[in-house]
Amino acid sequence: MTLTLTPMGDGTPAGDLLNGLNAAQAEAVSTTEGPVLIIAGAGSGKTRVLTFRIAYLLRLGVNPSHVLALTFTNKAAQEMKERISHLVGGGVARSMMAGTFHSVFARILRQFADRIGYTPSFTIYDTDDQAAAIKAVMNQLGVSQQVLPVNGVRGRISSAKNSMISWQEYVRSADSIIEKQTGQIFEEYEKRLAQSNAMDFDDLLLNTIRLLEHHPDVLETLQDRFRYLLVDEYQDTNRAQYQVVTMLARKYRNLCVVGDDAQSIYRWRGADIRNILDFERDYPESKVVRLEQNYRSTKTILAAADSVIKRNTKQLKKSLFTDNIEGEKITVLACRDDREEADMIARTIRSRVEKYGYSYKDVAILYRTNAQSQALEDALRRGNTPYHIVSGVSFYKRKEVKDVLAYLRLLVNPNDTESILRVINEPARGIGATTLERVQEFAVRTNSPVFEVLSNIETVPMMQARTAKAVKDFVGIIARYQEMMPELAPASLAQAYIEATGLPQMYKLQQSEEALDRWNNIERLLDHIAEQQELDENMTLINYLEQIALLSDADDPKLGTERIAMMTMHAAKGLEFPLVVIAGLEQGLFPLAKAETDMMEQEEERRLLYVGITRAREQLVLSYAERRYRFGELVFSRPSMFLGEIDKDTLAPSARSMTGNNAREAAPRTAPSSPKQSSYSQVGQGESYSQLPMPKRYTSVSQPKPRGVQGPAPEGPSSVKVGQRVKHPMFGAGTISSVSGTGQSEKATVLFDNGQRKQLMVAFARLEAL
DNA sequence: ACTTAGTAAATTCTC
DNA sequence: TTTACTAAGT
Repeated sequence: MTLTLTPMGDGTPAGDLLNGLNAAQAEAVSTTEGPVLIIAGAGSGKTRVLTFRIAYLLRLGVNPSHVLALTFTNKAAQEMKERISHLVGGGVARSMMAGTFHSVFARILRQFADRIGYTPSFTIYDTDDQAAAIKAVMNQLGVSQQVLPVNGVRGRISSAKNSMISWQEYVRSADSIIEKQTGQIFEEYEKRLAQSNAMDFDDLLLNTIRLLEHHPDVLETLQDRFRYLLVDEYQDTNRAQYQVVTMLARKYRNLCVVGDDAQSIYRWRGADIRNILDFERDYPESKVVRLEQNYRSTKTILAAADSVIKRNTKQLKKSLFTDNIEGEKITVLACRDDREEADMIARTIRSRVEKYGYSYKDVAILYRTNAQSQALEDALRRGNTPYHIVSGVSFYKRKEVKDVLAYLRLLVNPNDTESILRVINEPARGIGATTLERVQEFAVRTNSPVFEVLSNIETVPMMQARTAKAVKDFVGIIARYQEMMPELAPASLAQAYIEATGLPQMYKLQQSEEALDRWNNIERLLDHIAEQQELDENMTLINYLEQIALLSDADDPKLGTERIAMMTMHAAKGLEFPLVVIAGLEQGLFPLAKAETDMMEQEEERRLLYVGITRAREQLVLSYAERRYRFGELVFSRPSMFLGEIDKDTLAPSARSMTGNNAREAAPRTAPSSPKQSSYSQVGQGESYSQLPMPKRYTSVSQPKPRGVQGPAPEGPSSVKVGQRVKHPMFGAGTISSVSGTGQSEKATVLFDNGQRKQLMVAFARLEAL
């Protein structure tokens, strides 16, 4: 792009960037100083505004290294940088910092690691590592996983961290037994991480806050460095992120946040919508810009989205409008079961591709839960229709890949305990559970890192000579390649080192199809390292591992190839497609069962649907099934209440393809939240969202929930009550002492007559009423 | 120490 | 249906 600066727009050298923007967009771009809140409705050109704003700053002469852009995914940051380099030239754009909160602050933490007691080569623990560490701590403390499920503990610790509660504070305010025990585990977990020179995801933010709070000089350095802050998807930031941003912006107050409260869909992982709602209070001098013109969708789609979201009570006021055409009506596919749904979706897509000249990359299928992808995949495969599931991390979740990554992590950070435990006996070296137990126990007692204990294995009591030798070999490999690290490039180092671990050979020798597959994956990973190194010759192993650790589903590079994209609605945030299909609009699935009674949850589900609908540019198809397989069992459900909320003028009277006897006319019994929409049976005459006789598992709003306790006759469901006598096929007779949760996740604590107490999932435990 | 067989539990979303 | 953990067997 040439820099011919025709003074237009506002007359500054950057003014021509404002041409072609509407008034609100231009204002958002050109208000460079002071705090700015941009409320960007779906499809209102937000990305354009953000990139133009940065380009504008740079054209005004702002040093690119003074700009920090925080995005929701790394891919978004990458794309933003590319677009900016088109506007201002690649050299300039390259030196600005852009990325997710986690990746940006990981980089900064490496720089200042020694200030907070870490080395720059610290390891980032993902959720699995986190769970492994917690499990180990629980073992060490003798807390049974039966009593306290690991994932629950992980969740509580993580949400504490998200709200910036330290283990000390957590312990202090703990009052239930569960919280007290969690507090204890929390403490040990933190110590274990510190000992391992490792941080979990939440720590990347927390430690940044600590760094800034305790080291004013660092704070000031960073404030001076990042004079212009931009935060995208501000509605989905959590409290810790808010804190970091607040601190960094304090000095220059050039903070621009972009968000849309209607698209806030991450409350469950700690996103705090107050961050955006209170922005004007936090920055009284701020300017608020509303982007309300939608350039993406047809009038029909926008109207449908609007009719849904307006049922929510809490939201900032704004009114989206569009000059786009009216467009096609929305199709609703009513299906008998999930298989039929998948087939109908596949057929519908194929016929529209034919009829309207779409190509497959113009199409996305969105769903609420990943489990739904299975049936859809089958149907697409049957029809030879190219598709792609957006879940970029799956490759990195494979056992062999994780093993290789763990080996590599050990190379840069031998103190990484979770990685040691993961691979020390992979391939089998004769170092078993008992040995590891002793080593860990010794490490805790002498307060030294596990790797150090292993390096001096002869000091550990009760060690057999043979095991000691095996341990020495293991330690030797790591030490040897660690020494070579300065001389070799990461790719060739990794190649030789992994070879030396014996892992690939193990799989190669097994010769089974599965083993060869695994061997292949290892080769692919090593190739990938080489590729990445090619792209950036300064890449270190640390960089590479960090990039992998912070990868998210939405970072998947395969989008945009000639295939249908399939993903959850969460993963679809920020994307758009000419034709969008949203599958599984059923009570209990979308909205999920637990959102049926909890209004906050319900509003979040509604926002999620809003996000889904507004991904569509031209055509939208919705579908639901009357029954579908879940856990290998057929369950019945009724159409989603949300279907009834969509303005019926936007829906097409579709030809119902349901066969046979289930074409009964029946209005759903879910109470519509607005009186003027008493039923949606008019959606196409003669068609119905028919209701099936006995919903077995999915709960509904209007009907008492039949639950899993089966009376002697399997068809006679009754609900569990405290005090009720029940019989379990394994544990015998007992009395229910407490009940928690609802629907699928309903749990009952049963005191069995033999003295055992068990917490059981009502839906799974085959309890019999006595 | 490692392998195998059997059983219990799980499915929402993620940096 | 699939996964993950435990217990028993070699």
